[in-house]
Amino acid sequence: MPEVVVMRLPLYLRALNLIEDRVDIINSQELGDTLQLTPAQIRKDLSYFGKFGKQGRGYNVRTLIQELRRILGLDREWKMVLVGVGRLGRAILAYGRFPRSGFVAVAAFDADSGMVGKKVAGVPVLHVSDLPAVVAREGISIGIVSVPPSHAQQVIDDLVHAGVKAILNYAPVAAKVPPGVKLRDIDPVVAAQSMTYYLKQDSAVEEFSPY
Amino acid sequence: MPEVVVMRLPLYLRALNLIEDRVDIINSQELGDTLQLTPAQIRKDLSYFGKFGKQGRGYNVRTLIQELRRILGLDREWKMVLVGVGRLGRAILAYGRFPRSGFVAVAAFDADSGMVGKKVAGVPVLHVSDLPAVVAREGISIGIVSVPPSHAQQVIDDLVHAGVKAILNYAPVAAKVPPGVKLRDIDPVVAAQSMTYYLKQDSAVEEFSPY
DNA sequence: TTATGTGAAAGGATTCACAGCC
DNA sequence: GGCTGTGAATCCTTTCACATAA
Repeated sequence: MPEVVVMRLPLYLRALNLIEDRVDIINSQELGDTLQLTPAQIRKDLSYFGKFGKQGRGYNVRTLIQELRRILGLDREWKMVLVGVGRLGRAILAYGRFPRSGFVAVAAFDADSGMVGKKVAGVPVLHVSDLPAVVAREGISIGIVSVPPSHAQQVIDDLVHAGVKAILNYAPVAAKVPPGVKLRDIDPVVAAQSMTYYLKQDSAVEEFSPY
Repeated sequence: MPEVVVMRLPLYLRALNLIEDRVDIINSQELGDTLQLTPAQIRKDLSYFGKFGKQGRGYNVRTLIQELRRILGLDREWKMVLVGVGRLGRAILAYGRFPRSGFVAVAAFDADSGMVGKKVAGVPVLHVSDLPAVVAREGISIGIVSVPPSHAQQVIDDLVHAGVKAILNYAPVAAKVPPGVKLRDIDPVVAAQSMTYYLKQDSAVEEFSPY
């Protein structure tokens, strides 16, 4: 299964959720319009997983949502741990969309600071030395990393060693994980830096210069 | 110029910055190891923009950093505005890596709330009605969107109309921008949802099942 | 008639492999 | 000898276009 396809499915789901109570049926043309993708791509993507549409009609929005949730494994709750309860970590714990999407942080960890023993957004903050035990006991497979760059790889190694199989990395480093462990980086600075390329001087000159 | 290439350059830059004061020369093999990319890809990517290496040696780290900064338009400061000074917006304004990377928020905007007139992380919060004037006066080309999904497209339209050419969108919507305007989405929930696909049941079964 | 699902074709991106230079 | 820069080859992704079904 191509990974690019898997990465688009959450976008389909997000778009469908937003229209669920206004639209019953949608076709690949209309969904493509909202997502800025071609209808063919949407049909091809979905066809990897089954036949969810009706010819001459389109896709039932409610049904397609259910199917996508099932395919993505979102028809259950996922427990997460977060490591690094600095300003960024606290903001992530307070970010309401995770719990609303079925991702529940059950514990947060920090190396020391006055944070240990407190609660942030209802999540208890423990010392990192407790990480392996908690991950094992609670059967946790997702970790969020929000520690300084200098500590990120070590923390990721610790998470992997404890049994975590998916890592959402907010630290601005190119981390290494073994095969079988998934990693997604969140770096808004990198995102911004990939746009300035098109902004430097007049973008029209950059893009359409005949020289 | 392939967009995937442009999107990798900030990753090269980030990795090089981290080793700058420990390493003078790096070759494509070593840089590939740290970034989990093939040496050929790194050489090919760089070759789109010029010849920065020395045969038999590799790349001078300091020089390559300078070249990448120049290519990406990062050899200057970029002014930004942020729209949506809720909890997420305030966290973004407080995120220290933007200013440290040359991205300076000069103003933030909100629709009403008690925020207007205050400062967040040193950034004045103004009413959204002032947005066009500020963007024009300050010559701002980058906007950050952290409003609720229901208002995101309208805010993005307003930013584009005001003259912004690049948008970092934290709202969980598939926004539309006209040609010539760049858009990057930051959605950690989408990132997490694209990992659960590999977690559901035993990932080994998913990936290596012979049936 | 309309829109899906899908092989086939086209288009892009990555990797290979080696000439050329340090 | 070692590593870059780069055409050629391979691999992967997207789009086309149409048979098929509602």
